[in-house]
Amino acid sequence: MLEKKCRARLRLECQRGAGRALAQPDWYRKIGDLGPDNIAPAQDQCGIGEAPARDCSSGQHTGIGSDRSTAPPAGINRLGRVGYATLCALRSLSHGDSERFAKSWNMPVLRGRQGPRVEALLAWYDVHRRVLPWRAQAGMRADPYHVWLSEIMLQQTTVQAVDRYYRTFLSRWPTVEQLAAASLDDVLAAWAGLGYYARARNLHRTAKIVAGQMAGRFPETAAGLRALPGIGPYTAGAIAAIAFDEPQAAVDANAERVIARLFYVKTPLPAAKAELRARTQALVPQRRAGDFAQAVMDLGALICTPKAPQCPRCPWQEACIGRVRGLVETLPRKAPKPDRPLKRGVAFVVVDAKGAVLLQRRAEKGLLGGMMQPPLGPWGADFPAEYDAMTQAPFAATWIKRPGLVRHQFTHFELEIEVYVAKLTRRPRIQGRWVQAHALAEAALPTVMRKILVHGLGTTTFAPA
DNA sequence: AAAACGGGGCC
DNA sequence: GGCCCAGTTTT
Repeated sequence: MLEKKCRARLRLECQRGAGRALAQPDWYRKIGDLGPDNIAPAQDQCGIGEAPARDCSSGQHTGIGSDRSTAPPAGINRLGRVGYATLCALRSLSHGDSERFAKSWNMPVLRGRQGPRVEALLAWYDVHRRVLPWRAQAGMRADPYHVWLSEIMLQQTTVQAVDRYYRTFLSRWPTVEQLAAASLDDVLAAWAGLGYYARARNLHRTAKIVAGQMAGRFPETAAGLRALPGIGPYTAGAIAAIAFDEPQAAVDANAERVIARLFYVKTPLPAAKAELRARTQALVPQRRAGDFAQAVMDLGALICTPKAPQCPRCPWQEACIGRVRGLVETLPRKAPKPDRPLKRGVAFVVVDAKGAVLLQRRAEKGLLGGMMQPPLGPWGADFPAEYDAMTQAPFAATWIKRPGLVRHQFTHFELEIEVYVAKLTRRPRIQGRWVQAHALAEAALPTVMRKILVHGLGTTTFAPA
């Protein structure tokens, strides 16, 4: 019934299609006046690993393509290659119809297989892979130390942001033994500005473990890697696959997006993580597992982007159910994030007669753990709009308030800091380190603390690390 | 299961 | 201003 109507519409579109340039979702919806949910569930056509599309009709055919024109409708060209698999995925056509449809316009007729072809992705990767400083040459395995260092830095961090830090670290500590021999403070200072400072502390801990207890060799399995500080399920899989070619999935945000679209996974993140991981793992080839992991990431970074993905260039376009339904850009769905409260506090920039600045070390655990800061009152959401900042001062002095505020956004709250400055002729007895202005660039100062110092000193002579 | 944990780029 | 990013650890 619906199906008959559907075919009729398709034929109609085929006949008049040459003059139209329909966008992908419109075209498909038009075929049968079908909303996305009137098309069969993705699991039916694209189960993990196999499951060819069901023959959706055994009735007589309507002769699609018998009245073909020489070129497919413009709207179809815009989809890239539309083949048998895609048409069957709609399930509004019988095998016979869709195959004739494909042949009539010299489209590829793909028999039997509905799922994504790993070989197609790897072939795409061989041509389009990104050149990144931590990657080995094509066909080579990367150094496990390089892979590990880059993967820790890349946690929740963009490739662009990591690039400079990775080069600095590798240049300064070329081996895991040398990193292990470094002081934690030096590592934190080199990490300053990259964020998530627990990563730097775990990096140092793991370097010491690998250098001290494992003869400088990283575990070669995901299970072994998982036991090291700072290595979770993603990073364990990524290192095992990329450095050792163990058939492990590396499910990062790129993979989650690609797989959610490919299999039309509607469950919002993070609830969908288990399913996405299982679907990804089911695709991992026995050979070239590392290339597969990186290929999925490159696909997510270059083609299957969060916004405006370039589906016609995608090696998996035929199999992608999200694309068939015209809902690629709506995936993956994500649970709403709670809004961030505003917190306030006061900072005190102290300068001695020689221009040195007083810095104190934050607690090892918690926010910005182990990093340096000027004396800083507690910050909280409950600070009244008017309060006496002087009650927060570390010692009595002539505190001059700087005009304006320092604002900073953290993941889970927003911060407004008032800044007071005191220039002293004599250093008070107080815990902390006096750092010359020219040495601030090398200090373990997170970005928000650099903002405070710039605001307080009225100078930017020290650049963020 | 949910919260904590940074920062910068891009639209 | 909102969204996103080669996630992990703690509660």
